[in-house]
Amino acid sequence: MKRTPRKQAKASLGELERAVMDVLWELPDGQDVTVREVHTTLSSTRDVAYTTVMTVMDRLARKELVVQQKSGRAYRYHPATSRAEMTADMMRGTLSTLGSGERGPALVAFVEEASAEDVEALRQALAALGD
Amino acid sequence: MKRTPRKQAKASLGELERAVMDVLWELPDGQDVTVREVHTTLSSTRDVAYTTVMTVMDRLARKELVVQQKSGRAYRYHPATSRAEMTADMMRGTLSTLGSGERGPALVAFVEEASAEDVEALRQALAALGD
DNA sequence: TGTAGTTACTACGCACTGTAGTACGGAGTG
DNA sequence: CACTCCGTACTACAGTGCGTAGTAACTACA
Repeated sequence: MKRTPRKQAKASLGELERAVMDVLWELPDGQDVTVREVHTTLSSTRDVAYTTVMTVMDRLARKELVVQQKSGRAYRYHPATSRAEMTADMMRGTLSTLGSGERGPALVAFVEEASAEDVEALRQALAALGD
Repeated sequence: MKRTPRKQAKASLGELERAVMDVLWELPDGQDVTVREVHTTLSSTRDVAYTTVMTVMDRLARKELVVQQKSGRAYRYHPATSRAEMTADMMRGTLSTLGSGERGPALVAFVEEASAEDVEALRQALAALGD
């Protein structure tokens, strides 16, 4: 199924792709799963074919958002990066491509409209940097 | 050209769409331009047909990323929001859809990998909030 | 050796984007 | 007034990404 490995961290994921990533991100650290397991999990909330899940996971692997490793006859998958990191990456991507040349103002706008919790999280993160 | 107004602030823009927005964002505040003017500007760097620019600008108007107002026979366009605000909006969108439930960690990851300039901009923006 | 579980390959429809042609209507010019 | 120019409205098509899934092929075990 692996054929045209194509590098590139595209911006946004599709609905199903995100759902699959959500399953993978629920895994305890270091754990990995098979397509079968992801399919079973997804089946509780949506009606999707096993092969559909396989296709999506293969695409995620080609995009290098998940890591695919052979284990016996089957492949096992785990996320390439944590949810937090991928989110941060995409935010940085947006800041670079769209906000280019106006990063400062963009960040100011971001902070100004942020929720109180988010502002607090940012303050703490910045404080932690100052160590 | 205006036909099926369709609400929704889709995440990422295409290459040409971004190029058009860039032209619009270069405008002095309160200014607006015609398709002709945008086309002329874009023509210095890329080879694109007048009608192509018109189509793209019409799509941007339908997406409500730009405002289209009749002025005599022609339409004049200006951005719906500033580059900084749109960038911030998209960053928030990413944080919500992808980072959901892990906003704090995502923000921490964002800050940890941010450039010194970005960190400084964030610090100042947060300080300004504290007024 | 047959059967069940997996992967590999292929395909289709839809939406979005880049690209642009054609047709139509208004405005000014000779 | 007829013509031409400009701008808009409408239409179209190819490429790509995603959701969706079927079929073929392989393999390990009963």
